[in-house]
Amino acid sequence: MRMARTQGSHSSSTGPKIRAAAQSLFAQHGFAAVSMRQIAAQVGVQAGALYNYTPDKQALLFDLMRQHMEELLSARRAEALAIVNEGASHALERFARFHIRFHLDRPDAVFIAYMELRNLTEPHFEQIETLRRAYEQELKDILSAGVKAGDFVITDLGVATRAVIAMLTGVTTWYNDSGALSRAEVEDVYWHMVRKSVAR
Amino acid sequence: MRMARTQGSHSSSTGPKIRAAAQSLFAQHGFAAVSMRQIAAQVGVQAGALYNYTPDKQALLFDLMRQHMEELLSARRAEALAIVNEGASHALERFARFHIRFHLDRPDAVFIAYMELRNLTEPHFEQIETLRRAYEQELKDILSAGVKAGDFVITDLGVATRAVIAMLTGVTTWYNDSGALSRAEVEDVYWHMVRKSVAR
DNA sequence: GTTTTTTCTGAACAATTGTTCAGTTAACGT
DNA sequence: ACGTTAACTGAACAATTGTTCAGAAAAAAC
Repeated sequence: MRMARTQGSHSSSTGPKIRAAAQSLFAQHGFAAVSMRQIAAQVGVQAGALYNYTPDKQALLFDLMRQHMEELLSARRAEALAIVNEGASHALERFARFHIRFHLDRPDAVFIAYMELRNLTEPHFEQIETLRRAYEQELKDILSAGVKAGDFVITDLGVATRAVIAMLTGVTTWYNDSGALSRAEVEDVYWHMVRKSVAR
Repeated sequence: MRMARTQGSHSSSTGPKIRAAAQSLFAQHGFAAVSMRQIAAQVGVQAGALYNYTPDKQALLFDLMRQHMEELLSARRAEALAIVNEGASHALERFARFHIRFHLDRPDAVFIAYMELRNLTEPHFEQIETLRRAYEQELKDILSAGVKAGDFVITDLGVATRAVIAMLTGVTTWYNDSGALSRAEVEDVYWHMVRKSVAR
């Protein structure tokens, strides 16, 4: 007895399931170490069925990274636009807290975004890099305004921007929900350090 | 005509060549994406010959990471032991400058150490983690002493330790020798930010 | 109830993977 | 000069890889 379409299978649910499975597996084992058959198995489908939803494995990775970066950028801009004409210090605090919150909510997506850049073929890599630079620019603008207003003292604006982001993103490598500190406490600790690092 | 041992081939040079090729390729493409045949090709040898120098691919990765971490730890301790009874602020400056210098000198090894942890099988992973924690402890001790002496103000010692290391290590993701800043300048910029981040 | 369309299976494909090993050759010891 | 040993080749292995596709079955349309 041959089976082709199993009971209760729907395109509308399989698509997201594939992305979720790929995200989880890529984050755990890395893009190159995960096979299409592993992804299919986690979805409950044969490997061939995946190709109804993605042209190839590479596109699966690219879509995950692009979606993550666009979500990051638009979430940030939504928050930045809601507040206008606040001081540089408050703007920096908002950015720091936003960055930590956003990243702690998406450990898998963050992991992939930082670890699998080299597995992107052109022109995919360049597209992701553009989005990353745009996000970086958001922080750079805040720091620049703070320096101009005399609130911050910064030796090199580019280095400071990357240093702050690296420091904040580092939280994802150790934070655990069952640990000693709550997310709010972690936000506070990082914000205090960021504030001082660019202080006069 | 069959060839077995090609002219000028020596065990004493092939071993290091294999490690160098593996390090370079793992850093470029990732452990899982590199085949034993690619490594062999870069050495100028057939794939089977690699197994005179490593029991398997996993051991190749582990040896690279262990060597890197032990080098990091012993280099740090050599410098720390040379200086005794200096103030916490000077000790922190030494640590920051050492960390940047050491990491900028070994971009490939650093990349592998941070990206390929998940490809280590037990008990290899635990061994590398132990070394990483020991290095982290070096910084933690400095920060702790500075707090006790009243030089530093730190909300959470563990978080601050990881935050500083994350910030410093971030330099490897963007620094380029042909860029605008010299290594000495980069050291200065990072040191100023680290100093302020834990200041009163 | 019949046709059409969507969604999936299952098998197949050439290529590549890590690893082993018998045999071959160069270098070394004597 | 000769035998020994260390270093490497080249072929082979079973398993797995990404991807394709004809056919089957469920769902949707009529």
